[in-house]
Amino acid sequence: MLTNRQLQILQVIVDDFVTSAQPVGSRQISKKDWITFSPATIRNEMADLEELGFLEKTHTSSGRVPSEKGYRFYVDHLLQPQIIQADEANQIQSVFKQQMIEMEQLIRESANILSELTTYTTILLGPDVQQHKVKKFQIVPLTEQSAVAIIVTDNGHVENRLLTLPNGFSPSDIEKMVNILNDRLTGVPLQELHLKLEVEALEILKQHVKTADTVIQSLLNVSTGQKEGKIYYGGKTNMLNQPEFHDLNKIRMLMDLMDKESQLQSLFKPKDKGIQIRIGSENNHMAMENCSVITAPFSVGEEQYGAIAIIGPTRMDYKRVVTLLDMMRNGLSRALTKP
Amino acid sequence: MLTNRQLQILQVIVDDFVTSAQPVGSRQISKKDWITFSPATIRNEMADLEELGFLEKTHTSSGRVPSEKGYRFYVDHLLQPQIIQADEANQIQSVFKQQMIEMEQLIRESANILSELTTYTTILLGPDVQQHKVKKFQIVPLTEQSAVAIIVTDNGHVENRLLTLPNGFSPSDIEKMVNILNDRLTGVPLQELHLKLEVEALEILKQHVKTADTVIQSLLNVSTGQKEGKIYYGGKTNMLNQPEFHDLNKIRMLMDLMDKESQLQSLFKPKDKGIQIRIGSENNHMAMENCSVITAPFSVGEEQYGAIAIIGPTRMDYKRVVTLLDMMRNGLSRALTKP
DNA sequence: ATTAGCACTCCGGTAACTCGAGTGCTAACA
DNA sequence: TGTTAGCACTCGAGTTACCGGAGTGCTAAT
Repeated sequence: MLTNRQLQILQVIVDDFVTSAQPVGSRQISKKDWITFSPATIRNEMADLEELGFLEKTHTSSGRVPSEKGYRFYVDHLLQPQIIQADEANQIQSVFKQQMIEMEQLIRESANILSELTTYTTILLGPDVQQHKVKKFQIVPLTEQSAVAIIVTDNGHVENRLLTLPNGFSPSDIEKMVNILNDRLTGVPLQELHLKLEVEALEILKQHVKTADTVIQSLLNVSTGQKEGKIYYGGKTNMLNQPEFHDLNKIRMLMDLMDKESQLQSLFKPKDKGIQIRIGSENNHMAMENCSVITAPFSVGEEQYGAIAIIGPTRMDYKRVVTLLDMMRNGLSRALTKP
Repeated sequence: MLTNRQLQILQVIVDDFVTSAQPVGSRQISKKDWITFSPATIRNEMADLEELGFLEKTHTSSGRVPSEKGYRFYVDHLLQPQIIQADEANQIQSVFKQQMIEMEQLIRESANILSELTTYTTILLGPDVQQHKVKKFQIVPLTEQSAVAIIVTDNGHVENRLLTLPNGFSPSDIEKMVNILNDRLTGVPLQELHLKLEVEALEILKQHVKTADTVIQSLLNVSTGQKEGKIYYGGKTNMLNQPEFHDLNKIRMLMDLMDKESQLQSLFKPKDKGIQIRIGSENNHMAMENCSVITAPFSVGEEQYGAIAIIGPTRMDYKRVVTLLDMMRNGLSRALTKP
């Protein structure tokens, strides 16, 4: 177990390194006026902390830097929420005060403000569309051979896909088809749509509309389109300001990662209802070396809806980010639940 | 006017610099076996070319580098289309061969292949939605107070927006409203929708549905949503490989630029039907220093539809990019016109 | 148990030097 | 007169040597 003095020292080191990005030495620590013991003592303690794996040296005669284990201990035991400036809190609240109907807009602005306040990059995972249920199904013919299929979900999300119609597919055929589909599919979650279409609807449709199966084939793609929630970014270039990202390869890896939406989902989707912090290698991803991710889910009513994630260097201002993130997440949950 | 020899030299310099990224000296030029004159002669000619503004030196005793004017002259007079490897041509064709209905998918793949083949970054401007005409208008109620408004355009594009309904707005009200709107708005291009809604439809609606104006107010946003065509990227990180982008500030400016969709539109939208090359400062944008953009519009039927743009360093392999771009644009035009 | 003192290490910056590639000029040449 | 060989000169990039500062670890004194 760590002594009280060791805790103090670890805390100072993390707090200091977070703001300065420079290895912190014993002298510097002893300067803090609530530190009563001498540099030499501190050096001894630091040697112990290093042996325990909480600290690291960049080279033999440098100051100390927190290790991943050090950060982990810090966030688990030493993290005390920061008081957020009133004007910053207001900035967050202002997003929710403006009477906006459009969820997309709201989410975009949230992401931007958050990345502005934190100086890190925000990733906002939109709702998982797959869990929405079909509210209404529709086909709008465009020409003789083409039409648009539209699915409206109970949450107001709209999916659409182009269809090619077989020759001689009449408007009345469409009408029949739409009726059957609405009858059969209303209330079905999108993730089961594919199955339902293929297994149930197809049979019935064939009985009523002869060439229905070609249309259904095209239609099947509708359900396979957007696999998971949409992703919004804020402050993509913010990380370029962090000294740990002054390396081209690093930048490339991160940018590539951010373009691969599928990867992001698994990486940033939170596992439970609380705020989660993943430090460096805990992310299980090459590109996330020296990076930490803090995720916070938000919800609409009872359902989990989406998540905000902040990605920055492991040397991140955890206390600040956690508090900001929590404010934002509460705001979002409330704003989205109300209407 | 430039002598034949000067033309030869300019051409060699551009071609060489494009591949090596190194200033090219007289000795190096004289090594080409179709160059018959000596380094000394070449030095003289280069001095002249520099005086004329086609070449530059990076420092007093370095080889020469093409100036913007040099590139401009090169693309205007010295550019001869390159023969593209059969397998590369096939790669492009393969995108169009697969029987894909989905335009979005097609565009995405095009962008990716193009950036892979060129090693530069591809930007694909989707169709300008504002010119589409309303085909069908619909409102799907979700709850007592909310509904989704959907507009399908003649090209199969779907716009949608959430609405809040005033208290006591009945299904029959919705039906009336939809009928009126379909009656009035079908065939109206999206860009005029706002106006038509406000001026014409509002009056008539108020006569039939008492609380229509609140709904219309929300509805007005539908038309102001997506201002212009969607943007697709390919090979965003490709430019990090180019030595001229080994500078953090440069990278940041470019990334910021790419995130500002509105800026992109004006920057990359081609002015006429042909392929256009804009070199460095011709782009009128800070971030585009040392960058060239080649744009090629593609069309569906007679209408101009969208555009492909390739962005790379001024030291770009123009002849290759132009040929590839032309192939891709023809392919796209054809693929999109057919169905 | 704590701390002052001291020798030692390592990084970062700077100055001096070298090497190679390239130029511009002059004079010789066809 | 246009072309070329020769040569002195310039500049950048890379290498080495050096210095100062910040920091450590250890020992001995408190």
